[in-house]
Amino acid sequence: MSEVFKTKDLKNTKGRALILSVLKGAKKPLSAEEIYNQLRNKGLNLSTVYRTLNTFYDCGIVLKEVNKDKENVFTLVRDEHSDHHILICIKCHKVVQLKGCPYHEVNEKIEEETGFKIQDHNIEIYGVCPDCVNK
Amino acid sequence: MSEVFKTKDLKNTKGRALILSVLKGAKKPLSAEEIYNQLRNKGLNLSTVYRTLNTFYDCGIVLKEVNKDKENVFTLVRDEHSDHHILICIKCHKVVQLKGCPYHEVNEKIEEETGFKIQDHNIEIYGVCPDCVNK
DNA sequence: CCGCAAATGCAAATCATTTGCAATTAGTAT
DNA sequence: ATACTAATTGCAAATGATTTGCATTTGCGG
Repeated sequence: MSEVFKTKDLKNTKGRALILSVLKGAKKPLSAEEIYNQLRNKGLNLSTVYRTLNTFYDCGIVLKEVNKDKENVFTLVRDEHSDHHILICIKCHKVVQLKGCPYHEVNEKIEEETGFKIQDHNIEIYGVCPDCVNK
Repeated sequence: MSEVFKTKDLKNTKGRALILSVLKGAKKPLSAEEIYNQLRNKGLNLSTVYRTLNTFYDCGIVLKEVNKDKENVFTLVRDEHSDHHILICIKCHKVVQLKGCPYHEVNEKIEEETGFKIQDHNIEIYGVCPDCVNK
C-alpha cells in the first residue's frame, strides 16, 4: 500500500495517505482548501495539506494548474490519462470534457523523437463554445 | 491598431496597449510582476497590470497557467499556436518545447464533433526526461 | 526498543493579488 | 472643439492564500 511513497523516499504518514486517497477519488482538479475540507474530521492541519501538495508536486506525484475560477488546483498524475482532455471556452470559460484520447499514436512518435518517457498529458483546447458562437 | 480592444468593447488605453505588446513579444508565459518590470519606466501601476490581465483573461485574450516555479503566468491566445507544446519532466520540472504541431488533423475532427470553434490549444505532456531516466 | 531525521501542528509572517475611492481618461454626443 | 459619462487608473490599505519558525510528534532503520 502507498508504495508510491517508498519509490519517492517519502515517509508513509497518515496525512499523506489521506491526501493521496482524496486525489485518487477526485473527479476534478482540487484546491488545497477543497482537499482540506474533505478531510475536516481527520484532524489534519491546513499547512500540512499545503506542504504535502508541494512535496507531491516536487516528486512528480501531482500536477498543478489554474482552474477557471483562477484557483490553484492539483491533479494526480495517472498512467492512464482519463480526464485531462478539455475544451475551454474563452468567452464564458465553460469547460467541456473530451471523451477518449485521440492522441495516443502521436505520443508514441514524440517519445521516440525526444527520449521522454511519457506518463501523462494535458490537452487544453481553447475556443468558442457553440453557445457563445451564437451571440 | 489594437483592434482587439474594439472587438471586445475595451477602451484603448496606454496601459493595455503596452501590456499587449509585451505579451506579443514574449517568448514564454509571463507573470504579472515580469510584465510590470518590463514596463518599469512607463509609469504604470502594478494594480493596473493585474486588473488588465484579469480583464484580458475574462475576454479570452490571454490564458492563465502555473509555471514550473509555481507562479501564475499569462500567455497571449494566438490563432497560430506557436509554442504551447511542451514536455514537462515530473522529476526535475524541466520544460522542453516541441517543434511543430502534430495535432492539426485531430483538432479538426474535434471541431466537428463538439461544435467548438478552436482558436488555440495547449499540449502539456508529463513524463520523465532522458536525464532523469538515467539516474 | 532507541535514536534521529523527517513530518506535523500551531501561530505568526509573508507575498501575491484585490479593492475602495478619488482623480484621470477615452469615446461619444452636442 | 467642448462637454458629458462611464470606464480606467493610481495609490494605499486590505485581503486571502500560501509559507515559515519552532517545539513536538512520528515513521522507520538499526
